[in-house]
Amino acid sequence: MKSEHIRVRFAPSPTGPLHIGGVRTALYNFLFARQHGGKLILRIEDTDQNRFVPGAEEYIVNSLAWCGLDFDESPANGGPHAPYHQSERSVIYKEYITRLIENRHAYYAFDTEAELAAMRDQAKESGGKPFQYDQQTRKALRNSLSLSEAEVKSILEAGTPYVIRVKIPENEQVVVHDLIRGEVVVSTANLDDKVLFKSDGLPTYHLANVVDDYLMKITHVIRGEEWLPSAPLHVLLYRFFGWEDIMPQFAHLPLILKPDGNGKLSKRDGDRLGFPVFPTEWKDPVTGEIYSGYRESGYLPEAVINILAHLGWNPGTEQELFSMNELIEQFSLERVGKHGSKFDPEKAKWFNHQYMQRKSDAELAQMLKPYLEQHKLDPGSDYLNNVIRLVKERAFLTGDLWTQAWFFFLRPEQYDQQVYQKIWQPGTKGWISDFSKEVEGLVDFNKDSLHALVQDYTLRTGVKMGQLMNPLRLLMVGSNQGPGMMDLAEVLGKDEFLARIQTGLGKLS
RNA sequence: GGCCCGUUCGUCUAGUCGGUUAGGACGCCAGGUUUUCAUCCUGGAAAUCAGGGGUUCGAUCCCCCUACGGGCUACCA
Repeated sequence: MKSEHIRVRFAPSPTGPLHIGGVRTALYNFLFARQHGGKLILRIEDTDQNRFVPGAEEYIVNSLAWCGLDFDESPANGGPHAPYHQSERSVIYKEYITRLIENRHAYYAFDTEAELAAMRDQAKESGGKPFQYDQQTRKALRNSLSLSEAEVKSILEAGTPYVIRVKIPENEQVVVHDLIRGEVVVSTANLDDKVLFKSDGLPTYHLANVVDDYLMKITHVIRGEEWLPSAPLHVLLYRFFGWEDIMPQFAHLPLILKPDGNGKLSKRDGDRLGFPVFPTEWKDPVTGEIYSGYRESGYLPEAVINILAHLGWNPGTEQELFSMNELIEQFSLERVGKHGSKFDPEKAKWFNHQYMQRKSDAELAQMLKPYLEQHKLDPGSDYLNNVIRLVKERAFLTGDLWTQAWFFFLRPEQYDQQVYQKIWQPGTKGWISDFSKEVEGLVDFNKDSLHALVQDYTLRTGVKMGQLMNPLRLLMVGSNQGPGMMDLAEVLGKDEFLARIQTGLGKLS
């Protein structure tokens, strides 16, 4: 299955952070490239200077790196087809658009944006068909098809701003072969004369994309479904340039949808519904708004990869957990579904839990470190490992490591009132106090000896297990949570165990 | 509105020569373990395969129509 000439690209525009839909597209490209021993290219499509967002490109590169996706050719790594910023390739596009003009597959258009906007408004008000710049309407508009050669020449020489539009041929059926959807056929009667070259001297997506994919020898275009409607235009462009026989193969990926309601996932959905939409946190440089990220929310990159890989793709077996290597081995475009998938934040958490359980104690201890530092705590590594061992299975997100373990490092300052009301009885203080005196006499304090003592004590006094254990837990932890009481006590140690009883009994009566 | 794509449990999905008790996972419910809370284990409910027509001895699977959902419809990508 290795074919070294395979070349795919991920081509984001730096207009903001990349959300998980984009990450998934990058991932599928990555898997496809790696599986075939091909090359993965990162190309920055920054031809829209108006929408440029500072920091966005850096964000994209860094967040993909966090996910474990790396590129063979990119702005940072360079490569045989540099530059990889479209904004630095304007000379190239100029050359190719000129070719299209000469071949009469494109034409100059002089209509101003205001004029076109007026046409649209008018069409809207009249309630008829919406305005479209196409083979029907272009004859009545100001362009090099409707104007005489002399007129065009003088307008151009006067330095009048213009755009260049594609001249869509009449009555043809354009066939797009899609690896996921099969054949998609569209009549050119429904296509409009899209702008290929803007008045600012830069190309639009359609031209830049086709030219670059050709020059960069891209063999497969794997991109989001939102591009399917313009794929026929792209096929036409390959044809006009004479590249149709070496045109890349297309695969249009279904979209990731909102968990609730309808529509594709958007950047606002995450924080609205309480889950991240971005791989890493993003701070909007203009508004200062912060959008949460998977990394900061406590997800592991391998879990995020697994979640995205499995959303809309499966190998046809019942396997759900995949390492990156397994994904590279098993991935196939043929097994990507055709319909959009609602994102399920609950299942995402479950995936992360699975990956947390697979981490070593040392790795988990490392994740707990920032929290310890924040509280200026520096427990020994043995102690830390004991804690991790007791707490790891309760952790779904990395932050849970702290919320499930803080009481191993700090004494509770408050006691859950609801739990207190429920379990604290008139005799409790006396029992606990008596019991703690017996614990003081224990020579070997560990979970077995403590357990034996508890059993012995309850037998002798008639105090029920729960009447002893539940208050003890409240005193140790401040609530009704945490690992088994005996394990908890053993790790805390005799002195701390007794000290917590002491201070707790002072506060609770 | 137009064009294009899609439609199996609440959600993600398996089912790729038409004959299956339509399988799994998340979530949910119940029981067990943990004398706590989670985890974990076991079991359960959950899809008349969007609806209607065909083709066929037989359709989730093939064809058509309808409905619904989604995408696109910028000098944005």
